[in-house]
This record gives sequence, structure tokens and C-alpha cells, in this order.
Amino acid sequence: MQMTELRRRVLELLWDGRGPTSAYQLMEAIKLGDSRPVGPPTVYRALDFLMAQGLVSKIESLNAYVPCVHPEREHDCLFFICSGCRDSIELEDPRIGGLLAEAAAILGFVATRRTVEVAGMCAQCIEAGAA
Amino acid sequence: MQMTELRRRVLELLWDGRGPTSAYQLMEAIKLGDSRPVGPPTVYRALDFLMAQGLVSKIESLNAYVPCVHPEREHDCLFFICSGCRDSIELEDPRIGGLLAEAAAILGFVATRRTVEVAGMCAQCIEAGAA
DNA sequence: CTTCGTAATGCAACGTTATAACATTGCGGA
DNA sequence: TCCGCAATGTTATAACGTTGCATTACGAAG
Repeated sequence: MQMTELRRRVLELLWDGRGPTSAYQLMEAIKLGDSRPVGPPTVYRALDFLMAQGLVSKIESLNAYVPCVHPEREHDCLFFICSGCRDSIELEDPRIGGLLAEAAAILGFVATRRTVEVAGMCAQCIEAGAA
Repeated sequence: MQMTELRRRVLELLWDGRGPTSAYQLMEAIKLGDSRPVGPPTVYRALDFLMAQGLVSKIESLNAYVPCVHPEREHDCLFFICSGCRDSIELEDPRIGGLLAEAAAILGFVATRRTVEVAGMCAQCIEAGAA
């Protein structure tokens, strides 16, 4: 048993949402959207599942969640988070993963998860003159 | 007016603590240590100040705080966080900053803050057989 | 086609992290 | 002296996340 209605719904909401979405925003959207409201544990379980599948990532510095752009590939996500439009841009750069792996190797550290986030302002928001 | 008694106290507690320390742990330590208890805003304000000075970093994936190892230099912190001993190792690798700057430049993104965290297990904990 | 095991969800309560809004204190300079 | 501002105190509340246990749904073994 895997991709259920609820989990699909959460994933759709993440795709529809503009930018990183918090678990409580998802709860709210579910309550408003279809009928049946759900509690925090339900949403967090769905998110855990989706993250385990590599379909969703958590933006740690926002406590919010985004769909991954390349669910099919092994992903090594790298996020640029704009404080103007509140949206995030996901990139991939294998070189960063390489450097982190190298540093880990020197330390004898076995890595299981990575978080790489850059906060700032995107080109459009700068253009638009958001100070 | 700058480094006050309270702020110094918080910084000392971070240095004394083993590994990343949460704001509420700091509050607790202050309450136990000297006399006067403080509220959450006070601790968060002290942490904000210390982070602005580059003396402290927040580990976003733990919602906890650590003193920076090289407060004097421009720092581009990179953390390895061990799930065994709950401690973190701070490194510097200008090449990672370089790659992030390069990616930002391509996007036209102006970066103001970076978060690079690797979760996993450190050499000692692996040695000690922590599964 | 029933029974059983397990994955998934529902639900209530609680724990943890962080901020808002406003009052108070203390110290330096006009 | 009195004003102004940085820092802190205080209260309440918002936001994020988890524990523990009950219930439902569904597929496989008998």
C-alpha cells in the first residue's frame, strides 16, 4: 500500500501552492478544499511518506515543505529562498555534494541527509525594487 | 551599548554546552545557574544579537544554537551533525561558498544567509558501535 | 468468504519553538 | 535635569511538531 488519496492530495497542494508551504497551511487547505479536516499527525505522516519517496523536501530554515523538481533522479537539493516573493528555487549541483562528501570522508563522518539553503532575494524581486 | 552581562552569559552557556543547545535549554540553564529567570523573548533577543555579531550560528535542522569557531574571520559555516552524540562539527570550506555564489550569480539571486548542514554519524560514534 | 495481520488514518492531548505587544529600567548626552 | 534610546522584563499567544492509542481499510492465508 502506498500512494493514497490523502498523500496525493498533500502533494497536489504542494505543487499548487506558491512556494514553501507549512504543515499547518496544508491542514488549512485540506479543511477548506474537500470536506474532511485532518489533524497535525496525519499531515506530518503524509509529509514523512512523501519525503521518504523523495517527492518532497523540507526547507529547514522556514519549517515548510516543497515538492522536489526531479523526483525521478537521485536528488541533492539546493534551495534558494527569496524573502521577497517567499518562493524557493531548487537547483542541483553535484559538485556541492562532492565537496560535502569529501569533507565527510576526511572527518570519517557518514552522512545520511543534507540541507543546503541560501536565503536572499531573487532576480524578479530585485527588479521589482523590493528593498 | 553592546556585549552585556546577559549576552555574555548566553554565549558562555553555548560554549559550555555539549553540542547545539535550544533556546529553552538556555533559559533553563540561566534559571538554574545564577538567580534571575528570563523569558523566551530575552533569550531570543540575545541569540539574535550574537548571531548578528557572527558569534553564534543556528542549526536550522535542530532548532538549536552553537557558538562559531572562528568569530574573527568571515565565516561560511558548514555543520556536520551527529545523531549519536548530538554534537556538531563546524568546518569551513570556501569552495562551497564559491559554488553557491556562482549558482546565485547565474540566477541573479542576491544571497544574505547560508545554511549548510549534513546530518549523519561521526567517526567516534561509529567506532563506538552506535548503530 | 471469513479471519487475521498490517498499513493507514483519526483523534485528543501535549510538548517544543518562536514572536507580538507593551511596560520598565538604566545609562549617556543635550 | 530631562530626554532618548538600547536593553530587558512580562504576559500572552502563535506556530510547529509529537506521543499514544483507537479505528478503519485492505490484502492475503486459510
